[in-house]
Amino acid sequence: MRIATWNVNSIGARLPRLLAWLESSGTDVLCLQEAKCTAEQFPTAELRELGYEAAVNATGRWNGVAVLSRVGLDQVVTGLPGGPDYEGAQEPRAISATCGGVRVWSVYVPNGRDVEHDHYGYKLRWFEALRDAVAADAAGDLPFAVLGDYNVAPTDEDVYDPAVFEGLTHVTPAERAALAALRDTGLSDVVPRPLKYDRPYTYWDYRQLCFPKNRGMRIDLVYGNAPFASAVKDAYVDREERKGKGASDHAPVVVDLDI
DNA sequence: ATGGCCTGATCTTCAGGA
Repeated sequence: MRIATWNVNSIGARLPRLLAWLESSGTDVLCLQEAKCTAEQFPTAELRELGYEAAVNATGRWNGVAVLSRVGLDQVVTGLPGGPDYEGAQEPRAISATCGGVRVWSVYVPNGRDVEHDHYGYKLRWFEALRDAVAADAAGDLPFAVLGDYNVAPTDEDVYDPAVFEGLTHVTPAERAALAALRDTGLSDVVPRPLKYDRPYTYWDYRQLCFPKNRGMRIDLVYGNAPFASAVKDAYVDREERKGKGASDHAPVVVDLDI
């Protein structure tokens, strides 16, 4: 089974590339983030023509997540149970489903914006709720993984220059502790291969030639439990999808499972 | 081959992204 996670930065803007990539990559299950559309606007019909079912949690211009699958889509849970509100409402940042015997979550963790901003505390609370929500499945005997845009670089090796990120979100001890707490439920980081250069970055800013200069970050992660991790045959960042006109600023992370 | 931001709405300017 080929399973992937990809922050598409608007499914409307990305649809031609998304459809082409699903076909060319042979992906069976895609955890997608930043749909940036309403549920009604989600391209369910186009995806169905390619053979994919879709479970969608999307409410409009911001956020929005989905699980696409051509190997079954069952036991869908929309949203993060016990998740915190932001400005009085739950945001569409999580959805989970069972696809071909593997249970997956697609998550878009809050950005945090600035360590002084309310969004940063919201981000840490969101991680606590995620840990509590996945703990039982993480410790279970069935293959299980949380895939998505975590908006945290796990180590200094996961950013192109740690000095640039001093004092900024995505690298703080509290955010990295939140990742560690999540792993403590029984999950491990499935680190992908880079297809070029030495680090498996998954995000490069659109600005300042960051991609050609490989000024990237590894913030799109696959955290799998033991049955999932032991089934991993290969994992890589498909940086080809970051190239050219109409690319997302994130590349897909692809995992091949012996399932 | 990889190119000095992109996206959608509040729409000609802005918030948010990270």
